[in-house]
Amino acid sequence: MLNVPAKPKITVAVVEDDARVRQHMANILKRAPDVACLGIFSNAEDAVREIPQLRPMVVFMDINLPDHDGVWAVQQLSPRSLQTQVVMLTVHDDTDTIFNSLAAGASGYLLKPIQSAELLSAVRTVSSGGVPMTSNIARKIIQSFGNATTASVNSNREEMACLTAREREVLECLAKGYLYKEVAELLKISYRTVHTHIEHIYEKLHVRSRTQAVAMFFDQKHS
Amino acid sequence: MLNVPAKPKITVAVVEDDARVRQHMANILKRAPDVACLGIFSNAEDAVREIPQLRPMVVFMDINLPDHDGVWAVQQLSPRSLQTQVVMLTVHDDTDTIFNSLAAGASGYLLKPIQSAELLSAVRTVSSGGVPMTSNIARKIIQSFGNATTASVNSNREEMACLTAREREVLECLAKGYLYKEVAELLKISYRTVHTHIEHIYEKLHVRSRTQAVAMFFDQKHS
DNA sequence: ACAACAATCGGCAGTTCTGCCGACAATGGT
DNA sequence: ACCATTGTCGGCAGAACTGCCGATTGTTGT
Repeated sequence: MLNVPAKPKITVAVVEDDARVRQHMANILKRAPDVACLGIFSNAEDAVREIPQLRPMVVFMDINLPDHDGVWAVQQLSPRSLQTQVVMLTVHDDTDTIFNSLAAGASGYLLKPIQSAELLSAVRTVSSGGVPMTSNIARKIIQSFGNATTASVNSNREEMACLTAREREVLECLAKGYLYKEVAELLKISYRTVHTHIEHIYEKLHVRSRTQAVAMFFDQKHS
Repeated sequence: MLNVPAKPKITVAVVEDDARVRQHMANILKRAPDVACLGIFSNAEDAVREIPQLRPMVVFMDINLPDHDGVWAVQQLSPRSLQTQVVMLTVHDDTDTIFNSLAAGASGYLLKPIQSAELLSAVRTVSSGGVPMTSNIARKIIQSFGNATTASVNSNREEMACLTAREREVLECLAKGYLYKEVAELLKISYRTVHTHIEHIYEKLHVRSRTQAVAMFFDQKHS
């Protein structure tokens, strides 16, 4: 991160069947000065055949592929190119899929749609030995772990705890299905203030929509 | 005063008994402009007593401490400082130690010797809700997890009787916070079809918004 | 054969939400 | 006195959602 001259670029490959997403990722990676995208594949067969020759440091692997499962592709790749780190990139956040991927040798797990900053952060994280994953994914893993023994402390409950009383009031209204303007009426504040509270709630809970926040609210309530 | 967003520094504390390592980490953290190191401790007792007052966002906790186990320290700390994330920092990579640390409430697990980039990356990762750990650690967790547990995710009550199977699928996606376009990708159908299913769901459940439908979904699920 | 339904698509207007730029007053702690 | 936090507001652009007008293809039951 400091003044290190002549830093070799991080080599990357992408396996993704959706042309739109593929193009999107290519654009993001192309703009990064410290990243070199060696190849982009739309199916698992091509990827498994070509990637060992390209030897990228990082592979982003979609799970929904037309010919094979992304997990299958990881299993094929891992033994062959030991220096490659694989980051799964998918919409599935169920525990089974996550665990199968990681057990197959994946080094990270991110949920689509992925933001450009998130993607580049993942590239650098994984190339420096880290494990990029969203907080929700990590929480699933840790929670599953904690279930067997003691109480898991780092859960939704803790994220809820950092909400202020007013923010919790707003979130409860959202959980009942009220519109912004209805929340405003109920709490005797302006539409704009509801708006601001919700912005803060999203930031603190690391979510990007009302329904994600409500889902987390219910998870916490019934856990 | 406002033109520079006055980004608050990430506050950090370190618990580490080896003086050399302690100094090394202090130097690294001191050089980071966005990090403020509030305290460095050489034993667990001091750390457990002082850290709740300092309220750092991140604590790096060694496991080999002279007076107590680092896991013990985490257990003491977690209930008291809810906003603090703990990253274990140790030479032990055996499954039991990792397991116990995470169960005690740790948010991450890194192996010594730690590089400066790695340390700073971990600070930022954990302060933004992530979970720093090396890929080897993550794999160990996954593997040992795979032994004990089998997934039991699908507990769908068959109420919501009026909804068709497809509509319930869509509703479950909504309950996880997906956007229309994400549901479309997940179910391999078009945006417009998702739209139509949701119209039917709203009509059958007598609601007028996504969040109301999701609230009803959760009510049914947990009743 | 026909009706009813389920599942899949399209367009379009209007509403709602989200993100980002700001602001100000009150409070409490250092 | 100063700073951080909280709660309260405004505007605006773009994204997402909702509602309503359609449609075709199958399946199921009568």
